[in-house]
Amino acid sequence: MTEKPLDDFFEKFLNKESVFSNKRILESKYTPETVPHRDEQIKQIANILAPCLKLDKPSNLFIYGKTGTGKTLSVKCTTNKIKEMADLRGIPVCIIYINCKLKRIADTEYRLIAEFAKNLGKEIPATGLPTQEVYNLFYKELDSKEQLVILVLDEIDQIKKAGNLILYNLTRINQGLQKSQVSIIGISNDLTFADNLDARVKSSLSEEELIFPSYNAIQLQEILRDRADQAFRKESIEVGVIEKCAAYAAREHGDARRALELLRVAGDIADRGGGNRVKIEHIDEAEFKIEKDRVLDIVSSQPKQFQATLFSIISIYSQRKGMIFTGEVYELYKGICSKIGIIPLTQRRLSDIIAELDMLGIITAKVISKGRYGRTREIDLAIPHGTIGKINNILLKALELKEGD
DNA sequence: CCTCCACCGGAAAGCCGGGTCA
DNA sequence: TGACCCGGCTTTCCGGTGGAGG
Repeated sequence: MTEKPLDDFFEKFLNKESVFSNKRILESKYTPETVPHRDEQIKQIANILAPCLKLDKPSNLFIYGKTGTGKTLSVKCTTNKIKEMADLRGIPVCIIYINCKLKRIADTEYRLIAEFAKNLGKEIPATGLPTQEVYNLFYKELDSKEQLVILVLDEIDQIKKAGNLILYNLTRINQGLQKSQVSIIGISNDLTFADNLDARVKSSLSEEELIFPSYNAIQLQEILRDRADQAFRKESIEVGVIEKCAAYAAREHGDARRALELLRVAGDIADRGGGNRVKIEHIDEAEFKIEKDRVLDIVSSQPKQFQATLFSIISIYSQRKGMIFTGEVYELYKGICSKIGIIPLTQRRLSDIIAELDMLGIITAKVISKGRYGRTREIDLAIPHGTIGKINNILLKALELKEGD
């Protein structure tokens, strides 16, 4: 055992220059000073919210736009500024930002309201109380002093059922308050979100509406270049890399977050490969890696029943090509359950699991009719081919199965 | 044109594990 | 301690249905 090779390795590692000069700039939690191509939207948000500096209640605002179009960033930018101004002048404005997507934090009625109260400085037990009681505590805390509260509900479409009820309660909140006033800003990725909303909720929630259009490839390029200039060392990006990154992201719907992630991962790959420049091929690799990591992550964190279901699907898939239907998946799944000693779920439930796997983007499941031969889901794997083997291994291990079914 | 398959998918209810409160 | 609450997962029940084949 000689230590030389390791010494060399670390030596090299230390001497080698990274393509990054400041990688943090590309990370998703980084909040830039300005939001390019969103001046118009920011101005409008500012316009709508401005009255709060005079302690007048601003209109409720609803913002639509697909992922990575700068909604959250723009709102945060504006509200931060307002908060700053208000604090400077001693105006009692309170801004509460909550992301409704956070699992186990703010994705149900109880938890959301509890989270609001917590932000106002009132701790509420994570469970146990009647929901009405949580509301009462929240209202009381809210009305304990004169103030103007702006509730920002990000990814509002993620609230599990009863979303209607929550929003209904929130929109009429002002009626029960003596001292304080509340405005709501809702942010949604889903452009159809308001369609299935109670008419009363809809009209009061969207007193003002704002739509964030997707970025096009040119705009994405500018955004990327702007950040890349700060994040990478000079001359460490080959010509065409930015363009390709932007093109990839624009191909979907102009998701800037995705584009930045792509660039960052490509930089990592370049670093690891020992080169000192980010090349165009690195973008392809990065795309593959991101997708692979995502799928691997999901698959290994899924409950056993999901894994068994997916395993059944992959087994059928690898035995023969062609369409896979719910019925046959269920048959195989039952066999697997008895083999690994878990109690099989009903077909009704399995049907839901298949639908959920579809939502996760691991499979595609489309309801079709085979005429005389009934209605069912047509299932197909949606994972990159190169990773199927690896996923199968993960599943085998997770289910404690031996090779060969 | 009608039938009838093999499921889909909504509704309701049960169970369980997390918790509070008096 | 027992009554009660929430939320996630699951079962039970059951009406609904697109379209190939008769």
